[in-house]
Amino acid sequence: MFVSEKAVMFSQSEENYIKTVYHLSIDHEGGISTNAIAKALETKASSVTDMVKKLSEKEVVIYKKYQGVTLTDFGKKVAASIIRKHRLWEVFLVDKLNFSWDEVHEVAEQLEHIKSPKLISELDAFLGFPKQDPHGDPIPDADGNMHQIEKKLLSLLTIGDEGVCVGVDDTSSEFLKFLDKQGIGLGKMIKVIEIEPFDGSLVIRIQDKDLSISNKIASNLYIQKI
Amino acid sequence: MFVSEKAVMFSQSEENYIKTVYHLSIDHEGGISTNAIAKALETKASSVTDMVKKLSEKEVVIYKKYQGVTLTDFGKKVAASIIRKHRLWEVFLVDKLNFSWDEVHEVAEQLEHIKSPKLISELDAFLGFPKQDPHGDPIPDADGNMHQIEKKLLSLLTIGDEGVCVGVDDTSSEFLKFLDKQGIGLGKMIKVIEIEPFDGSLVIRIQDKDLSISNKIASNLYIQKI
DNA sequence: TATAGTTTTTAGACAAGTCTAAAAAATAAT
DNA sequence: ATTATTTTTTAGACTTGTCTAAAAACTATA
Repeated sequence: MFVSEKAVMFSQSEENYIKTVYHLSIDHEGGISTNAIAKALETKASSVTDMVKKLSEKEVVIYKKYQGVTLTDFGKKVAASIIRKHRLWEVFLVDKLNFSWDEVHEVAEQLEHIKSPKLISELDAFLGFPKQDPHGDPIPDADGNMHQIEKKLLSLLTIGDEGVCVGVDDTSSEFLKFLDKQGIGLGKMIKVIEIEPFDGSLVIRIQDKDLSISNKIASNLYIQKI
Repeated sequence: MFVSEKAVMFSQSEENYIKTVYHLSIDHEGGISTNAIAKALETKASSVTDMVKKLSEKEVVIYKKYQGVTLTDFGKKVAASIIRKHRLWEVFLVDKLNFSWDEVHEVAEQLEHIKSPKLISELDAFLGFPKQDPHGDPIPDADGNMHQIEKKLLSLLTIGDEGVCVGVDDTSSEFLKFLDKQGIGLGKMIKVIEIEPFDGSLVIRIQDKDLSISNKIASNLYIQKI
């Protein structure tokens, strides 16, 4: 039987574009604008146009002038495999090498581009087939499938709601360090005690202590309600 | 006090050149020719000339036209740090991810370029501060020092000599697979039983069995005499 | 020591990826 | 519906690293 699994190789730069389009496509209907990609990658829109044309020829994205880009099914698979690598490496860094969750991103950005199927499948096994990365994000399996768990932004809950913290939206070092300082982290039980209508800030109970957090903080924390 | 530790960054390509010059400098007096570097890197001499000029400006090598290149002390430190990374990753792949010693090189070639001091120091600790890589080559410490153990090529021993196999010179997959097939590997006791004057082949005793190997094989195996 | 052969360098070109500046298209405002 | 504004694309240039072909420099030979 002739299997036409494309054995195309992508440069680091191409992989970064593919990954970015994938991330921008979540919670976004329709094509992603070149400007949005440029902003995310801290590059210029003209560079994006060039790259997007190339990726379009490689059948990774669908691109019509002035209409933004969307990933093809093939492109989604490629993106998932990059994200899988990124998140597995993050688990490795935290679980095995004593990195804290705010230190892993930069290194994982490099490690995700290493080409070796055996490396990734063995790493997966070595780590015990983890299902989430250190920020609570799901790790795609070898086929690119990932099961997003049921979760809600803390800022969308109402008084009395309770649940366990299962993820963060912002993964910047500043935000994660702030969470560490406040004792907020994955697996912690959180209950909404009070919501201030004026600024949307809220008082939450975590480990028997009440804590006031801004709406911005709350809208970067994911809770799995119980 | 003003410390002038150069915080220069090198591209993957530059790192590959530096590493190659280092390897070619072992057992070689004087400058390394651009041709030799070109051969080792499977590139063209003209490309080497260009790169060598650049590395010379960065004070990594000393280069005078038509006279080959030598690493500066700084260049040697850079080379040692790349080799340290390469060999630590090889240990990781074999000890933790079930790679065999003939599979590690290609992946380590990629991993050695990852930039993160913390990653390497933590990896070193995680692996238990190994002193040799899976082929018996020494792993430089964080300062670039490495202690080569006392060893001799098997082909240079005489009848009756005995010792433990501590390294291989050729690390190609073909050679290493051959060794696996013959039951030859690091840590194995080897005794020279017979030497055939005609072709330099020799009969060795390993694990109570006698084995005939060619001179070429013997000149790629390092023995630590007892 | 002049010449033949080899090695090394130079000169110019190319591909990938990026940028700036200007043109073209789409969107918004009057 | 026409102008104004913003977004996107094009055109041309630059950088890094590579190549080919030709020139220059070394080395060996007669």
